[in-house]
Amino acid sequence: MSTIPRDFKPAHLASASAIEVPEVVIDRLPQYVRTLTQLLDEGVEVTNSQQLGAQLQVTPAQIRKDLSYFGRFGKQGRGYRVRHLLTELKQILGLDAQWNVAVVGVGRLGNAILNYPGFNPDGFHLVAAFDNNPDNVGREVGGIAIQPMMDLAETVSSRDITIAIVAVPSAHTQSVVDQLVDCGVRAILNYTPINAQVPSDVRVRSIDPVLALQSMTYYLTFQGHESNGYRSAG
Amino acid sequence: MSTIPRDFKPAHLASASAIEVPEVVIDRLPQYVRTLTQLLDEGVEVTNSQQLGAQLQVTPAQIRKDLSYFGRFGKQGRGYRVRHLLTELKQILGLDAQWNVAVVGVGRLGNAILNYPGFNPDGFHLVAAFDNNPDNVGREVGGIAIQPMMDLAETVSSRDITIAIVAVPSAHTQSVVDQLVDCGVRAILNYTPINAQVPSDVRVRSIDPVLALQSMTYYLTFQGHESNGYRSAG
DNA sequence: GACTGTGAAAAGTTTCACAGCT
DNA sequence: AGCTGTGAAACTTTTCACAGTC
Repeated sequence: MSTIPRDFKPAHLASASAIEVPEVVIDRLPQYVRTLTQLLDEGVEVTNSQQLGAQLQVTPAQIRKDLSYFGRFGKQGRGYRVRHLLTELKQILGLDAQWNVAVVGVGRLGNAILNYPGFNPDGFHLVAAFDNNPDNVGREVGGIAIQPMMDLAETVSSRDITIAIVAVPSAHTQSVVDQLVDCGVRAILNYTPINAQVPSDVRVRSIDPVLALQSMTYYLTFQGHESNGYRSAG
Repeated sequence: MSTIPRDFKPAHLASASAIEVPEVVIDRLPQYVRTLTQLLDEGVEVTNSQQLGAQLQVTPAQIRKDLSYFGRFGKQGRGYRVRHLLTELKQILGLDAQWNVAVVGVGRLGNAILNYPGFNPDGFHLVAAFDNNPDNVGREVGGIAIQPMMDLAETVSSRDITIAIVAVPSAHTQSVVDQLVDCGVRAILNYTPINAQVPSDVRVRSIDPVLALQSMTYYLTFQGHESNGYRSAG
């Protein structure tokens, strides 16, 4: 499931063996996918970097530059065919596949995640849930039976799980992440406020509302300053 | 509550009227705060950029450079006094104040947010909740009575609310954000997958697990490539 | 005429390396 | 001796501007 036949060929660089795409660019592609999906839903068939940029609050040049890392998807004088560009970007990101996801930790937060309807439409299938607490094991949440942590290795392998969502108490984060990595999980979405250490071939992204709030308060502190200034007392 | 007497004076630049601190730096400060808090809890009294960098997986030079935007907090040859640096950083970020926060949208997600115990210890007080649905209005969640949207302006003003968390259905995001901005809310934590437009003096941060997953799948797609490479078919 | 794709310039960010303080 | 604070260098990312194509 994680290996998909692919045939990317940026025409201008067809013989290079590996071109580095900046990580910031990869981080923006999902937003392009989302905007293109919205345009398609609205019946828009053709768009351009100007329009996409306006939607996403990004410069048109950046969109063109980002896309140029992967190929030439537009037509000069016309723009981009929405459906075509969307298909290409989804393929680049691996979103033409289904990804099986496990949730570890079924407390309040894990429960909310298992009931959240937003993952499936985007190709992420929550297929297993694990918890330590014997009171939870066996319960069914969002149509998934909670399993004991003991089953982790077996289930990750048999159900072809590549991605895990961690929603355990902070103190258990590193240990759970270690177990996931040992089982072969290669991407982790971490809902705990802990910086887990992983080998360099494993990806971690964190969902951390408190950090997000704490960086905004800086800008609220001196009222009336718009950009990030630093006012001296002098 | 959002105006706190302050007396920042980076000694080396005491007479400049506004020094721009890069936004990336501001985004890292809360992580420093978190790590310093952990060190303090462990009884560590003195640290240095080496140790902080190891914890945060950041270079020591970056930490020293980041801190240098705000002043000189360390002692050469010794390092940083944990408690002192923590106090300074919290003050810089405005975390020495209490921030009153409203939650808008009390569906499953809003419920989880209102019950999440992680905001309070960091000085973010959830003090009001709003919902459109008459079935919800009047219910109490996490000790807070849900109010109708009609009450928004009055309550934001009377309860000195500067920050809002938006957890409404996607279709309502922009309209809710507009209302919040009109009421004087200046920072918004957006849990919906919509790019809300706001005036430049209002801050928005998004919590978007699907985007996070979608950018990771890129790296899962070609197995065995560690950094972000782009494999050609040639 | 309109819009892409892209080298080159500009801007922003990180890292280096070392003077200077403790 | 050890570690900070910081200019300057190296590197990354964004923006510009225009040749080329539709």
